[in-house]
Amino acid sequence: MPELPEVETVRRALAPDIRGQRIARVVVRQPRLRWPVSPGLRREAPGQRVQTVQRRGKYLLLGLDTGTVILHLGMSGSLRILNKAAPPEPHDHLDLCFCSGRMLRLRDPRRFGSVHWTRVDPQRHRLLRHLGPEPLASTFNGDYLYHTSRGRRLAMKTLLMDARVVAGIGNIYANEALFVAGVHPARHAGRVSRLRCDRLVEAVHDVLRRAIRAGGTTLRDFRHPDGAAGYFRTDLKVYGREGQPCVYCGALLRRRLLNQRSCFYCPSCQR
DNA sequence: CAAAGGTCCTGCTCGC
DNA sequence: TGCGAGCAGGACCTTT
Repeated sequence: MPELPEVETVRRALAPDIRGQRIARVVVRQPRLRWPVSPGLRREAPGQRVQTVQRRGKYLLLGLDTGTVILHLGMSGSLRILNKAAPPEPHDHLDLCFCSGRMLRLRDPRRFGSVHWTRVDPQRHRLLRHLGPEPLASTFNGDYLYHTSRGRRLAMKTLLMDARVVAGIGNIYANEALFVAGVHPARHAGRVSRLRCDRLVEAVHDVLRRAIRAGGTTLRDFRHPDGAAGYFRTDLKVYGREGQPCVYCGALLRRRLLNQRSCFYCPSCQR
């Protein structure tokens, strides 16, 4: 579910509420997520304050005094702030309880998310170490995309969704950016021209920035930590719109599978 | 029933 | 034949 704009939305909503809060205890009801919840979290986090709330790709990083909590929401994860203790509902796997009585609660029905604790530089953690540039950083530019894609025969959409190439672009925003740039999702990455790499990067920037401004995309269950929905869904131009007319040319949008992922595009505008 | 927004890992294929 | 790189598919799990 949550791609970069959704995680950034969560980060912004969370930061003012938990920054400076001291952790009283960590409650783990279900340690078996995508990977086991780091046992060190329960032992070491209590007594520490949340110093920073950052994001790297789709990962949320809570910087404590002596280490970092690394959170990934997978496909169905969500975080809520509770002002006082409330009984957990099904799939509420983990709570960070603060001394103030407030708590941060992780729910994740599908359990594709994960929670890690590391005492060393989180950027060196095995899950973050190989991530490519942030898509909104200046290092992700047309020059970079052009050179990274040369000689590669995989679909451009698949390349855009490869976190080692660029971090945080998932299925929805890859589809949207390709449409805005007029690049066919199945086009071999190595056969996209320099000019079109420039356009594609610009489209990624544009789509992600607008999605963050709208508070992310709520398709079914994505929610802000206060329960609000994201509004980018109404701005989606191709995702989930097969059979509807292209907003540019009126041709009917199509859907197909590419590496097991749904792919939405305009057969006329995207080449 | 198939498919759903993620992504690590395994194993196949290809080219050198 | 052997090796590494690149790539596709499987796996994880629950809900609709």
